[in-house]
Amino acid sequence: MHRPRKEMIAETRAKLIAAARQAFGTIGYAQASMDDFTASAGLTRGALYHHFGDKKGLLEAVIAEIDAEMAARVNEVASRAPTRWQHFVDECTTYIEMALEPEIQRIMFRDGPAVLGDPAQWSNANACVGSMAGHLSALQREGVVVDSLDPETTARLINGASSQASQRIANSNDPEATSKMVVAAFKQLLEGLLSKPQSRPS
Amino acid sequence: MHRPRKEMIAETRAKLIAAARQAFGTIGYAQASMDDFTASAGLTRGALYHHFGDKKGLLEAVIAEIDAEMAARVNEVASRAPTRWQHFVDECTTYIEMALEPEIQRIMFRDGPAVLGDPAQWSNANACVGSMAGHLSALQREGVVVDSLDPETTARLINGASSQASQRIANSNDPEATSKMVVAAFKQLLEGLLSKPQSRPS
DNA sequence: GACAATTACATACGGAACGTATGGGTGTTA
DNA sequence: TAACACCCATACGTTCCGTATGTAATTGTC
Repeated sequence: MHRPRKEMIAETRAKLIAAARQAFGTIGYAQASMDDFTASAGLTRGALYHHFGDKKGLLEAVIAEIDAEMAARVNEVASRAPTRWQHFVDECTTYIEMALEPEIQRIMFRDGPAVLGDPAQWSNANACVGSMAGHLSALQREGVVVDSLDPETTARLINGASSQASQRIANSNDPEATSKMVVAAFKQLLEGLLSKPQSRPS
Repeated sequence: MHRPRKEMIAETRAKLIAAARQAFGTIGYAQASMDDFTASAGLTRGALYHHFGDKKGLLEAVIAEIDAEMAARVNEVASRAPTRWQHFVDECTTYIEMALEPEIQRIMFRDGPAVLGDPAQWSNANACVGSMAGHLSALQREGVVVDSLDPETTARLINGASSQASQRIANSNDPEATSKMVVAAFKQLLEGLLSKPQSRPS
């Protein structure tokens, strides 16, 4: 009883991505031996080169998967906010919380940029920033945010601050306390975007 | 006529650092062959391992050198500002301008964090952030900046936004125009730190 | 339903890069 | 001047990557 071939192929691809994600997220991209983590998936480098071209190609696939997960989680959490500005703020803080996970930090914020270059140029992984930029331009149309700013540029800057925020929390020896400090400073920066001093949801 | 030995040693160290800096800044840390760039300095890997332990140790030395240069340049430029807040803003924008250089981008913002981990943990390279944090706390004492924020945390967040700002400018196909957009968005974020709407120097 | 052609992967090979162990040569010190 | 310490080069083994090749299984065609 043979399963259809498409499924077998998709399964090996998924196994390779999962094994690579595990290795990249723990020991890091450079330290991850292709022989080792392909073997842990019951395969060899032959399969890897066939499906992904090279090690970088596999990293791109891993990043695309993580990016999609992050975007889904962000939207899921933030969609419950009452106002659009609150939605936007929740989006940012959720992003920070996700970036606390070592796997995401390592792959998305360290090894990814080092190996693949500027994340803004990644063709397959811009979901989070795109969503943030969309909300920013909507907020501009509503007059909440100063309208002289370019949305995507602003989203990128916030993104950079977020990643630093996460790193600071993650490397702290008192994560609870520093988390409050970091989020406070972060929200303070965000308020610079507001066009007028107005009532702010807590 | 033999020079004293200390000078010879310092010279080989400097030559290794310079060669490594050139290689790391152009082709990147991972692609830089130790055999190649030591040979370009008229040396071999023996000298490298003797003085720096390993490739990472040499990268640390390169980073320390660049960090010192950056701190000197930032202070040099920003010290001419009339007000302390303006001084702080100039410090940030100068930082962004410096980060436009490919060598600094690559070594300080990409390969450095990927190889050595969170820059906040670097023992030898915190001059810029330290200076910014110092100015922030002074501004807090003067009532210009909201005093509920932790200075170093805030400086780190700004630092993250700065590096994204630089990357965006550097990778743009119209650097002049995007530079204006990026700096505008950046300054807008900074104004979130001000305790009250007050007269802002242009 | 046989046979050709393509696909999916494993295996084998060569080369590059790293780390260590070792050795030679030069300056310093007694 | 003789022993010593240090600076650096050389030699070697190992690990890892990329390509080239091989093989079994599947698909397409008549």
